[in-house]
Amino acid sequence: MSYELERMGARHGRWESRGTKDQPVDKALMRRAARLRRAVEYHNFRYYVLDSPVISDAQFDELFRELHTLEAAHPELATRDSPTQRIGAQPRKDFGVVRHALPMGSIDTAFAETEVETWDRRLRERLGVRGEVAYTAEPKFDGASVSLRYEEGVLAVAGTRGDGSAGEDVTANVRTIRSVPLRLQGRGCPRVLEVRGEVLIEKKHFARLNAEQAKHGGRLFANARNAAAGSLRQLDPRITARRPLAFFAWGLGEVSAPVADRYSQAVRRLGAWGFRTSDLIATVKGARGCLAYFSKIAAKRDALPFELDGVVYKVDAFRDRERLGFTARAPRWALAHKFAAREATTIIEDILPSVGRTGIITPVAKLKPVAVGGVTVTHATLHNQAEVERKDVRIGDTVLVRRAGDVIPEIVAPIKEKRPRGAKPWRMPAKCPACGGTVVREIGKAAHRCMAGLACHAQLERALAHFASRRSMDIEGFGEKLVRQLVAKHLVKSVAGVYRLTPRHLAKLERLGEKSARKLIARISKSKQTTLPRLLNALGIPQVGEATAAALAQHFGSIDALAAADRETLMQAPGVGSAVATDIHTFFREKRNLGVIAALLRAGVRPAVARPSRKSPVSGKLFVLTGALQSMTRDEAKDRLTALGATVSESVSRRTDYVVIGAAPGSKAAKARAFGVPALDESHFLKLLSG
DNA sequence: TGTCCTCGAGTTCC
DNA sequence: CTCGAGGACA
Repeated sequence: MSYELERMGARHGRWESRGTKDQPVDKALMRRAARLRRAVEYHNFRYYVLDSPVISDAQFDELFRELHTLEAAHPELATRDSPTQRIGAQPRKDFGVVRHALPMGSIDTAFAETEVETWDRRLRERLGVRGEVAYTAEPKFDGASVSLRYEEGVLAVAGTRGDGSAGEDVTANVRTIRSVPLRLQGRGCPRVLEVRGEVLIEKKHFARLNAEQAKHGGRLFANARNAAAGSLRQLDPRITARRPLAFFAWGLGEVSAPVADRYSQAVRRLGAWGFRTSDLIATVKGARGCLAYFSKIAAKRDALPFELDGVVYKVDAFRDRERLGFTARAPRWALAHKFAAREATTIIEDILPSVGRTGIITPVAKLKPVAVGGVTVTHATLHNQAEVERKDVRIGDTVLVRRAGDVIPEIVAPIKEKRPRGAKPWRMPAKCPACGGTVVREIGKAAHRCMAGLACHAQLERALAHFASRRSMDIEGFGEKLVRQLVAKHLVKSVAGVYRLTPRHLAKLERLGEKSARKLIARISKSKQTTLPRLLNALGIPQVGEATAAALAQHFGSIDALAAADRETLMQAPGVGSAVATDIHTFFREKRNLGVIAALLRAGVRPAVARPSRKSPVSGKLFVLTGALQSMTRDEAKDRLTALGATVSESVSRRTDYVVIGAAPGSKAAKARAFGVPALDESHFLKLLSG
């Protein structure tokens, strides 16, 4: 059954004002209205709090409509806590202020296990207990905290956390959240009851919300938390009503009478009164229990429907909480144990144009170092000028940073409120930042490009590094540092120059002794025994990468045949269309390029055509690799597969035959599942390799 | 002509 | 991993 919040929200769109005139009311009608109210409320609760409806959507619709019709005909029957009244208020100009009777403070944060142990030890000392303290452990939802005040069992006021002592009055918006009871169920609730909890958006609803925002040209939310907080701060509650918000209770504020002796009991009572509480709340013993809980939740984190930023430990017994009291900042009886942040804010110190091997200039943001997902991030790509404009990021901006797929740093969005005055939009420089050459943006293209070619030292450096790289000529030790020196000292002017290097040349370089120089020369020499696909990839023909190089090698068999081919012939090769054919053709008409190739061959570069070694069950199959393998690197796996006549691709599609899943797989594993592509673990993969 | 799929190119950090 | 763009195909 689907979780159709929007559809239900739309049903509530009409609002009837309530009659004020006192008039005799038909007792039977009154009873009927009360019964309907209870029924609608109950089914709302089954649906939004328990997530286990007992009637169909259509049946619910019928109940709701009957109540609505009845109240419309007899306005005096409609009560303030009626489920028809969730969306009542008109848009307003601003929010009122809510003072919190008990402050909504923050809690102390720990990242390391030792911090949790220290907290537990101090706490035991203060309480003077020998054994282990009973804690509750619960997920720390990443949403917006609110406090709901119930008077005589009816929702009276809802406020955001604000500065802790006072927040904004968001009552009208909170009333639209279906998992917030407008009237408490059962009996025995105190006259005044403040419930604290988190307003959230489920991950999948967030994705859909953003997709819809994009479709209607609305602005996108950076993450589920921002979407929840933003939805809560809508001036028009009708908009909030359409947002898929949920509420989870996790604590109490002011209460006119004690609710329980222990927090774990209080949580159960909150559930009985109609609140949604996390089903992951557990009681644990001591620091040991806390840490075990932490690992369990951390392992489940991605599979959970809501975003978490950690877990919270709380002393279970309220009496002990009182004895522990508060520090200046936070209660001593609670601790937030956070996961390494996946998102963080930092400042763009500069936007640097970086020149690639083809001359494409990419803006890269230099960031004030910040910890994200367990590493310190200092740079993030902005891809191109258009992307900089779309995201509207400027030097000096405070930005939200995340690690895409938990790996590559990505700038999500600027926080415009924090933009320094006078920050101007960034523009691509008109001259190449490396060589001063002309920068051109071709019509209809996204990229800017330095036109100087290999005369541009940045391009020459990158071209050499690419030539020597593992999947090209594979010259170990021929790295960035070395390349930069070789270019700066004019020792190498083209990729062919690599094979003209002598020990005497290398002696001119810094930090390279005689012994390592000899080693390097030997490695360079060894790289001459290569394969045609590698050589073609190494040359850096525009639009020819690893896959196309392999296809061309297969199809033409030799570099001479390829160089002699006209456009028509080139287009016969798989994956080569008119654009790629033109680029290849142009490359081989260029005198300089032919000179480089001739020089390479003269120097003794011998490209062999790799041929599938033997019949294998994997030949002709399309593989995708993800995660780390134990017995070999991914590159080795790729080589072995290709040698057996299989194709290895980077992205999963319906055509993929097998996905090999190693340790810590990325998003490809999930995609493979979605497409129903068979997954192989390492042992099965090895079996397949060995036939 | 539009859509889906692939590839190329650039980028980050350990 | 992301974006852009070319290729294949309907």
